[in-house]
Amino acid sequence: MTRSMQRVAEAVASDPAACAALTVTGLAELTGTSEATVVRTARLLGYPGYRDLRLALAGLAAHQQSGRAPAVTADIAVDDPLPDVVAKLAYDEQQTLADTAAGLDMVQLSAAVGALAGARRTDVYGVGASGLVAQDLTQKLLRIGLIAQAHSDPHLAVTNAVQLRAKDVAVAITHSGSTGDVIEPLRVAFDHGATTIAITGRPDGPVSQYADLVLTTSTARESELRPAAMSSRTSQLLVVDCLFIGVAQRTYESAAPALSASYEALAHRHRSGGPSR
Amino acid sequence: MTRSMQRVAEAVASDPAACAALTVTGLAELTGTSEATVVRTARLLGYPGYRDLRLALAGLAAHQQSGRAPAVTADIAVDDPLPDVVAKLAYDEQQTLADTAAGLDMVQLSAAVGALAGARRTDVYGVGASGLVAQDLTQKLLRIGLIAQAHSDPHLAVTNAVQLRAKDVAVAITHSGSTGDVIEPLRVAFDHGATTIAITGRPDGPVSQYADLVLTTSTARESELRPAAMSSRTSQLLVVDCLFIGVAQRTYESAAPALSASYEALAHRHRSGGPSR
DNA sequence: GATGAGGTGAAGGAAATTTTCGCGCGAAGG
DNA sequence: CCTTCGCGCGAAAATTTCCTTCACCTCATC
Repeated sequence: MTRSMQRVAEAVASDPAACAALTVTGLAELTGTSEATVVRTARLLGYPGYRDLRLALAGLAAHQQSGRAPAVTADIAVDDPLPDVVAKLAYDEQQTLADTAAGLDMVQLSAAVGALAGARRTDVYGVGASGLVAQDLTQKLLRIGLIAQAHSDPHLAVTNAVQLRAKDVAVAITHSGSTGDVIEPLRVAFDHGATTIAITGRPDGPVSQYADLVLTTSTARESELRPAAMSSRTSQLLVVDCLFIGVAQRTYESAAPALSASYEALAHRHRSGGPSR
Repeated sequence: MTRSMQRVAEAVASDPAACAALTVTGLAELTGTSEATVVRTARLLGYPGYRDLRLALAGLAAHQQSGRAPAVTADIAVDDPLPDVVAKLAYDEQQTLADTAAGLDMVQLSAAVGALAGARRTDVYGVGASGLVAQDLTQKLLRIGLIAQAHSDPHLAVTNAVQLRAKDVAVAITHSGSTGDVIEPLRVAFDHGATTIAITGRPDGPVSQYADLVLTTSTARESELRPAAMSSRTSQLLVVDCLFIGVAQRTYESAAPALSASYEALAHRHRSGGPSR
């Protein structure tokens, strides 16, 4: 890519919306080049001509705008009106989901699914906010007929971890990657030959030391009003959901009946007075 | 708007993407009209000319497409490869978040925030998957120095609900809106004069009967492999987050120190060996 | 310093868009 | 029933925008 072309490409990249409003001549003037160069650049970018680049730009601009609009300012302030808070939160969590999905290592995930699907039993460790995620994973696994248990009590967790052996799986969930109460039972499980999985936002943290498989969650920025627990939870839950679906797929034969069985069992707990289901 | 113009407008409305790819002449031919009519229609729609309408159309198309693209097929199938599962899940949850944010009644939310911020104590009821959300809300409220408790045991919940009175708040979380185990304690709380809040996907369900305030979560479609619990949880958590931030804002004076205090207290639970924080 | 291989822009040609203008259809009035 | 008028409509001209060609200029290489 030549110098003039770079200038054009730069202008296009830096402000697609503005460029979409410009004609070839306009963009050429803006970048101090000629119309020919603009067209050449468009070609280089993979479009048949400037017209199409312009259309694509309009689309891109619409995208960005839609993405930005709710995040007027990225951070939530103390004096934000409630509608803004809702919009920002929703946007942030969406972003977190996208980041997490993009950053997930499919190989590790696949291996983790395989381990869980074939496990004799599974222990899940998590304390604090991650404890809820641990429970969520456990609930899900139980629903498809697997044997799983969540531990938030570090002592009991270690006591149980001692029982694990090969073919068993231990999962540690910690955002910081350095929560001692979670690392300890994972270490014990690791030492006893179980397959160990870490779900953490810091794949380079101490927890990974004892993890055969590491699933990375997104480490979105936090702010005073928005502690890390919030976005890490969203991210962790997505990973858990992925694990669950993956395992359910692999064990479909047994998972499907188990799912409907648990569903049936709950039906009578819902008052008949309400709208069906 | 004249007949020919209607035809053009219709074509544009029914398939923006296709029209964006068309030239004036093309669109005129497609709609069986003339170029002049197309331009006139564009003017009528508020654009200076067809060129600008087309750009707008491209933007619109990009929007729509972005909504669709990742959802290659909306449902997760048993034989979906893992990367697809991840993408679909992330997309679905993002969609759920957007729906929830869009559907939240700000008046109700604002009132709920006010009630929570001024509550003497808060009880939260939830069983099953919603139980985790209830715990999440409780954890958050506790972190900013409020008195809150989650109940998943229906008997204990009712026993506790009896203690509630005016100025107290009871929150029921149920996706179906008809979970007896959650409705019952809410009813008791309601009868004792507490402010009752329901977080449910069925605002017309029985639970709303005893709720002063109803916060509606999104009721995304579920599928065999993706039980309702999954998307309802995402939605519920967003509502909880909104409540939390709202309350934290209103009680900022006391919430801020409480937040940092709880943070400090946890610091030593993280091994120093890892990367900081 | 000569030579050649691109990068670059000016100008002309093609295609798009916009405007103009007149035709024809239907409604209202004689 | 006929005339007249208004107006929607489209063909074609006018204009703008976009694309192509070609000649010039720059810079690296020998």
